[in-house]
Amino acid sequence: MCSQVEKIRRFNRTVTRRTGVLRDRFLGRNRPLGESRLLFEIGPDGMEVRALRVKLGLDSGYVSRLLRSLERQKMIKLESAPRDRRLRYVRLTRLGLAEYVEIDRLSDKAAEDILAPLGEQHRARLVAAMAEVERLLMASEITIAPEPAGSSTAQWCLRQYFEVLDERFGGGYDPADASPADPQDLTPPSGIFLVARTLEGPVGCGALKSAGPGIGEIKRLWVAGPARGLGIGQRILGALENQARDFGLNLLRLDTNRTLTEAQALYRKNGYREVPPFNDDPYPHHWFEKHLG
Amino acid sequence: MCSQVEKIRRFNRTVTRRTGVLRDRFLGRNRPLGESRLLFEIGPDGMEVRALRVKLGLDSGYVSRLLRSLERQKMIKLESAPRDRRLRYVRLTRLGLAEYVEIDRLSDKAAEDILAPLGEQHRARLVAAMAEVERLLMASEITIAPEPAGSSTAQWCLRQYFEVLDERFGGGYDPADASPADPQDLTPPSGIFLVARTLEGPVGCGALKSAGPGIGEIKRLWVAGPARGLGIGQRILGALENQARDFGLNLLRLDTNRTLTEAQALYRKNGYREVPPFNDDPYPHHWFEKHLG
DNA sequence: GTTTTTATCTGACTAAAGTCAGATAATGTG
DNA sequence: CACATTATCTGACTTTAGTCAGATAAAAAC
Repeated sequence: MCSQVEKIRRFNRTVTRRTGVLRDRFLGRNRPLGESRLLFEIGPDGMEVRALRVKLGLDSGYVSRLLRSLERQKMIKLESAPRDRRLRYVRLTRLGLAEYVEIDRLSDKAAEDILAPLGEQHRARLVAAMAEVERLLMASEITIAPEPAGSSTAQWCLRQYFEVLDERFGGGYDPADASPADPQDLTPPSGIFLVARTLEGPVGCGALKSAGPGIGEIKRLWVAGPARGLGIGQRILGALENQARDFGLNLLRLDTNRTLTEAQALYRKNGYREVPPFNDDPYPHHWFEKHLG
Repeated sequence: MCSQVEKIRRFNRTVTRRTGVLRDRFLGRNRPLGESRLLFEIGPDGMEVRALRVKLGLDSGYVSRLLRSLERQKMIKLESAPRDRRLRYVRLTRLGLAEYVEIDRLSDKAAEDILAPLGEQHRARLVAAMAEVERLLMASEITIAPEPAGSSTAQWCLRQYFEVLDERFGGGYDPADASPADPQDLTPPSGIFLVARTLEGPVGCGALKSAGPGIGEIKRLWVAGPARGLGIGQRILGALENQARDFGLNLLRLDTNRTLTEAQALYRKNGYREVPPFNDDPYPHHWFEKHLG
């Protein structure tokens, strides 16, 4: 562990030096860094000023001043949003768009300069390792938190989940045929709905529902495709088990379809044992349970 | 290539966000970032002010002012160096050392916080990928440039090279027994000595020496242990071949010992063909040559 | 022994980055 | 309709980070 920490710190030193260069793409454009960042963030499609402020985490007065300056340089146009005339919508002018394109080009060039001295094989290795670091850093940023099961976020996760099932199961999947898990079943104190999210948005979910005295059922365990293989399912399952303990449950059950092999492996790895069917739903082929310690 | 660039830019975005957190270890210490950086760079052993200035690349007046401020906070002591009373030596006080230790602890903690949410396997993968990225970024920073063959840097490289040979060859290696390559042989226009270096220092070398009209000989090809496997030998060899072309040579020769299998692979990969012995040195077992196009 | 160079220090200055307290106008709430 | 809230804007202010032109003292070069 100590040596791992040491390696992360070494990585950090090297990478900040190198990617500092990438950041400097914003410099040397005859304009303070803050203004360039703003310009680049506005992008070709324009943006509400408020969204810009939130995204960059800046003071409203400060943003206003920066926009004023970019406006004087004829890089942007500000217009009131029609639906709410307090809101301002900012858009790049032709000149501003040209500047955006140029910054984008310099960014590409900075990235190419990193690859240029390397041979083809080493390039591929570097890019692959970078992708791996990025995925795992993303994984380490994920937080798992309760979410009202009726919220739009929860509903979005469930739609994703159902889509996966519909695609995986031989004959498709219709939630109406399966045993229900209504929002009220997934609400404390009898149940809960958890969402795993990065700063970008939700990447997984899982639910716990009561199934009789002292018994809980795990449902709706889903991890977004690009986020698989990062131990997120494992973490959601662990969080659900902790919740179950807090609810005073001592037995957890779940069922699953034979096509969901990763899920089965996950359950077995976490101490779930296969048991005879405890329901007669049309979709599951395997039923598991685990006694909580 | 386009997709590789895109991946580097994605990596950059994620990593700067995440390692920005690491950088912020210096913040929240009730002290501007510049002062904290200086304090941390001074370190437990103290440092000459000049070295500090060079290392951080700061203006001398600015450094002086920062030091004055840290002195007022009783974090550092300044003393004149005995050997040259113009030089100032800066040292942490007990209080400064405590602050250093605290910053160090926070750095460790920031790194641990990245690892904490991950399982053991994913931790290992992240650290390994980080090490790979770091090594390859280092490789991409390497520059290859001519160096006077008599310089202390060149001599240092040669000592490293001889040590490797002494270790690898069954019966040891004594440069006195081998065919010589004196500094004047490795000096333009008849020869050249190239050094590959990172910002940290030299990590490889290679030499070209005249061996008759139109013929050159590659000698002293060395890559430092930790820098192997990054294509550096390949790049040095390529640079030597370009030099040879510039010198108007049309045939390159080299010899090598049977224990240096990576080197042999490198030569074959680059179009060198094994030929009968062209010398009777005691150490080589294989002789190669290549016609320059 | 004079001149030049080097290392540091000081004072004066600037630009960038950001904070804070209102002002203003539009919108939402009871 | 009164009142609170929201989004933006403006002016006044501060801190941080850094540059530049000498001043000074020690050391090196001639």
